[in-house]
Amino acid sequence: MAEITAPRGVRDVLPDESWKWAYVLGQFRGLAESFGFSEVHLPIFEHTELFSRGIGDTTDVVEKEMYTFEDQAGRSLTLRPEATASMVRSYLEHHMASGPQPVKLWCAGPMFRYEKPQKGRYRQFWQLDVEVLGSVNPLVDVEIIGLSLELYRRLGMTNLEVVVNSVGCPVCRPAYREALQSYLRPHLGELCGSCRSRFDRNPLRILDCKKETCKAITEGAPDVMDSLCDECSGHFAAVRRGLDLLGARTHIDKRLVRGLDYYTKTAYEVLSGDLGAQNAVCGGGRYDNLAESIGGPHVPGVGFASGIERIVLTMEQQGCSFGRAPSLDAFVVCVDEAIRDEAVKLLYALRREGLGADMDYQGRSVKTQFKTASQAAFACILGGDEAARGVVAVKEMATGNQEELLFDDAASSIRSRLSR
RNA sequence: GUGAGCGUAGCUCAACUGGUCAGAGCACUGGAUUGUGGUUCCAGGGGUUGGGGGUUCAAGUCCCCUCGCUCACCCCA
Repeated sequence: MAEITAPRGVRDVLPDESWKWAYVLGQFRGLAESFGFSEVHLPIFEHTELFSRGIGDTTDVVEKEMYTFEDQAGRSLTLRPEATASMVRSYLEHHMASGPQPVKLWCAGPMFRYEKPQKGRYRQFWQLDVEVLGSVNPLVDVEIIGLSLELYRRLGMTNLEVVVNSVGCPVCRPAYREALQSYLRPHLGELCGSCRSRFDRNPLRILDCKKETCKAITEGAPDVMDSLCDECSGHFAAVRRGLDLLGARTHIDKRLVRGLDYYTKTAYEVLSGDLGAQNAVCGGGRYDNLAESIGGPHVPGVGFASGIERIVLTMEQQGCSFGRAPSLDAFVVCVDEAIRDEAVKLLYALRREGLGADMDYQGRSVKTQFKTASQAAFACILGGDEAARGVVAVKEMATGNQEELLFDDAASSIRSRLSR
């Protein structure tokens, strides 16, 4: 029988990596809380229509990337491909609009998209997610972008590019869409296949095409900025002013058109120069019509999502620090199986002091036990000799200094030496 | 979904044009040091060379199929 392995596109995050995740998550948590955001835990699956209506059924995500299944009662459910739609659903479902606005929430967890895996792209991936709901103030957009940039600054990430754009709103986008279509219509035959199919359904995405021929054609396309309505252009100007206030180095990319339909006005991405082809470390923007498209009242919102895998990849590439690697305070070396009971007592005495402590359970040689103890600050050596005299030999591994302590005092004495 | 590259011990990799080719280093365990680590030395366990079929006297090495991994396109975190 073939060995059972993890399904395609998913992976185990093992101890040599998981502590780095914990560090990133911890930094994010602290930062989000300090910006006034509160954590929510959201379900990992939702009714399929939340995503098909919220994200837009002509998007790649909805068309071909969703993990959709039927539950035993025949309901169509989908593993969430992103968190924003769930956030808005939760906001509506729990009537958060009736409290003070805006509502600032964060969450972190796995997302699922059925894509072909490659560097920095998995079928299950973790996102750090932040959303501000219930405010149209452009300073809120700035807060979102500012939070992401501050996170990357704290994590020590460099070589990042921040691109910002405005994708308009229902007032001005139809006109732009039409202007774009009439500009592109004569060139329709020259566009690539996928752009031709986008022409009717989602012409803005053609601006985003990476193919040289398509890029050349869209070079002379009408500028989004020229067609923004007064409100959108005013909003965009205010966002840029706010970003200047923060001293954020960003630049406008008129071709930035994000793949999810719900974006209005502000769209932005943070790109890492140290990833592979999947170089977006963060993406987000404003989605003032999402709530309505899933059947709710008008609720403006802005947010971002950032991928942990890509953050960690970038940080590793750049040699960033992940804080202190986890290590033990003490390792109990049991020299003689006959006094195993004493060793266990010592182990738990150390643990009751709040110290990180462990011991060997395999009856391994003393030499090998010391090898493991090298990773701890102290080795607590217990043999028949020590046990008989009610003492324990404590060796500081970094210096090699060793002394005897009374068995009953050892734990607290080690704790005070570690100044905890 | 499309394309390219790759699949030999837990890990990183050897094995000339098919002919003792199933190996090394690291890791793990034991020993040298009958109770002391990060340096040495010795020894040991662990692989039906991803799987299946074919060509051949003979295949890890050639052909076909299949599975898997990786990178890229698409799109995005």
